[in-house]
Amino acid sequence: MKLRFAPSPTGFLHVGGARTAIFNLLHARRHGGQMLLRIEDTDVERSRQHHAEQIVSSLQWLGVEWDEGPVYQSDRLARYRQRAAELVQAGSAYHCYCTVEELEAERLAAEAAGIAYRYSGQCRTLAVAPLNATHVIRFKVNRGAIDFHDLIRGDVHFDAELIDDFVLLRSDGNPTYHLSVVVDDIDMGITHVARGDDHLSNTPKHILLFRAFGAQPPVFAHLPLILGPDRKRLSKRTGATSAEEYRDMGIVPQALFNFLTLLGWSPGRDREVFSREEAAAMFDFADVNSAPAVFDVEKLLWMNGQYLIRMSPEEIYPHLLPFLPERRPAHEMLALIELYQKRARTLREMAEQIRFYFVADDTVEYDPEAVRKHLKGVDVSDPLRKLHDALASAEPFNVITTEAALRNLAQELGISAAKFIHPLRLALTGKGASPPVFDVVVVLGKERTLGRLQRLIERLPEIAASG
RNA sequence: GUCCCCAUCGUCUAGAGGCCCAGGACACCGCCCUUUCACGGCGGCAACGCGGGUUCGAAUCCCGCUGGGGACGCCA
Repeated sequence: MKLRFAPSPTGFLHVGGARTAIFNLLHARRHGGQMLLRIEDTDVERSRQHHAEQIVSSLQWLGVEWDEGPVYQSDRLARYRQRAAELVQAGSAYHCYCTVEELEAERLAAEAAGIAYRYSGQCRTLAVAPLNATHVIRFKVNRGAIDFHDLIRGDVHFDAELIDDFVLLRSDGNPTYHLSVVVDDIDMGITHVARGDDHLSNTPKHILLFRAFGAQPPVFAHLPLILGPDRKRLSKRTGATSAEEYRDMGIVPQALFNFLTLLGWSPGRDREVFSREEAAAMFDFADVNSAPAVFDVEKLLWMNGQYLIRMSPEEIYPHLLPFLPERRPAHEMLALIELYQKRARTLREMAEQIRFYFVADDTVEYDPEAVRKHLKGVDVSDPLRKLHDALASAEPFNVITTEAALRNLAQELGISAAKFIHPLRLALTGKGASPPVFDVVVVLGKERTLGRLQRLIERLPEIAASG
């Protein structure tokens, strides 16, 4: 068994493509088959090497592995020409001398008349070739029915009447998609073709080609499309469409993988969060939904949050690195991640939350809302000075001792501990919300904690004055 | 326009004739946990598009309608 993912390098890895790649991989892994990565770059106009490279690295990031490739179709042009020539030789294809202008005129005429355009086939019976012979090679589609079984769709039926003589080889000698896929799928021993639903109507053409080459067509599985919130094909207009954008948003690859897997497929029994290995063990094309699915970013964010909670700080760390303003010792970052991993839905959010840690002690910015709530209307300078001294004498400086110092002081002064906790949190993080303060205190360490508290005390008059 | 495909809560889905006056998840709304915020727990809101059949019985099977999507290139 051998499957393949065959993107064309005309842009970044689209989430739809990513899901196609994932389903191919899961099926291959489930059945001990092989996975091939093939870059379909026969459209010289639009293909770009850097896109191919981006796609490859996005797949690696996502964790979609392949056993063979990437192979580039642009390396196999001679092979496609040869196979096209064979078809002409055998009488299943012919040279067509119609110009693009002529064809365009026919198309327009058909459209004006309100009928579906199909190539007339007028070059089929040409006795002699015109002199200045630029031409394409077209496949001769004969009448008949084309039936096949699709793993997802079930039995599919097409009437060859509706298919016109499609182009195999362009006038520049490059193959069209139809030719190159079929030639490659045969040459590379592909047994299963899982691709987007938008290819369903191309499938009869491909089957005709497999037959013309005397080859057994592979098993097909057409995946439903992924829709945007507008219920149209996911597009830039309504949200992020590439795997890269989600990476830059701070989505962890495991989460995107898991989420994409659930789009159009369900392992049943209400299972939602599972590893790639678990997915591979449960996957079956027969369980893939045939209706298109709307991409719900909210649920992706939830899924990502679930992964951040379940991953170890060590696992999260390398993914978080690109979002951090500067490099700090790993053990410091791991301690911070542990405090924030269940409070952030994305890496970007986490980086934002821990930014207070990176700023200099005397540049912490205080959230106005939190200031209003905890520092206005009461003079806290004296109690805070006492808190400063109490914390200064906490030894060793840990969660137990610092919390005891604060609570004892509160009791002594007959003040609620909250009156200390909130201002302290504000002094340290500048925010009204954070992980438990004493955890923050410990992560910052004695020196920075005292420094930040001292600074808040100094700024108290100024804060009080500011309305 | 022609052809093809699809149809369960707002969204992702479970459901392969009785187990379903439809289950789970996201989102939303309460409550609990927590002197913050999250996480977590408990509860709530919310769907079988419509109309005909078939059957003792239909979300599940058939037909029609409606709605949605896709394809109609010397793009893939």
